[in-house]
Amino acid sequence: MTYTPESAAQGVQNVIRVLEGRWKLVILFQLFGGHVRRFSDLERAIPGVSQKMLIQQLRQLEADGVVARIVHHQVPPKVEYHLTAWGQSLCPALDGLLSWAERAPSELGSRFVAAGSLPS
Amino acid sequence: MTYTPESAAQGVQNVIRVLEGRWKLVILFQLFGGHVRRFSDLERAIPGVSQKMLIQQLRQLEADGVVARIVHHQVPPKVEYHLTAWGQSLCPALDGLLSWAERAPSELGSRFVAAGSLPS
DNA sequence: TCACGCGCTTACCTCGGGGTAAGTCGCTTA
DNA sequence: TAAGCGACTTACCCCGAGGTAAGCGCGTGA
Repeated sequence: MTYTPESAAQGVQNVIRVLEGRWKLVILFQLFGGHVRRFSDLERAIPGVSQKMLIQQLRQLEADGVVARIVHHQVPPKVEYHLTAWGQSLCPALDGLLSWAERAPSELGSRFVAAGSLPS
Repeated sequence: MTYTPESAAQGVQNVIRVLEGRWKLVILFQLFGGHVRRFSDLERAIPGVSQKMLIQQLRQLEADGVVARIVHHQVPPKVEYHLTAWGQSLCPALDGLLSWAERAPSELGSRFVAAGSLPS
């Protein structure tokens, strides 16, 4: 596939539109590796997120074909979320962005150093 | 370098913060390939952008170390913009995003098909 | 003397993403 | 009979990204 400057910019914009949103990346990285999580699991795993925001971002990711939703008809309700195959395949692309950030010239300061909490 | 889910999300967010902005990707793709463009060149090449926006996005990209600015002290003024080496190296990473988008399942419709103008 | 080109800068407004707080629904358990 | 769990939904507010329109400073050509 070949791109003009305009169509390439468009294409990347489309991808960014999927990823931009205060909580989407955090959700994605919770789900990478084939994890399946309930709504309440995510709520607990992502400190600071509200139910409204969590649902909204999940719905958008679902509409974009990145995450999938499984409803178990029970009471109390149980809903599980996981990545689609295509969603999983985002991982290497994001890795590309991360390694670009790692190559940032040092005079930019700590702007690109991901706040390091020690590996769990 | 190793990441936790949180720090990886953070790292990608940092990159996205650099790229998100109505006109930044369009500017980047005008500059990819080592092109050097004057302010007024960019203004003409990017239909719809206002001077305020163009300057703002350029300044942010400059602050983030992605583009560089050369001022020629003349009258009328002449200022040129081009990518830094690090900025150029963004290209393959963005390609990764584009090819991910190309692999989008067809049931998502045209959401990920970059609006195709024919190659110039 | 006056307008013009170039690269900005400033003031002002609009719209929507994201935040908080509270409500809902259906079943179950004390 | 009342409280609670889990997954949402709704109403309301706020702030900042981005848009429009106009002004500025300097030297040159008409």
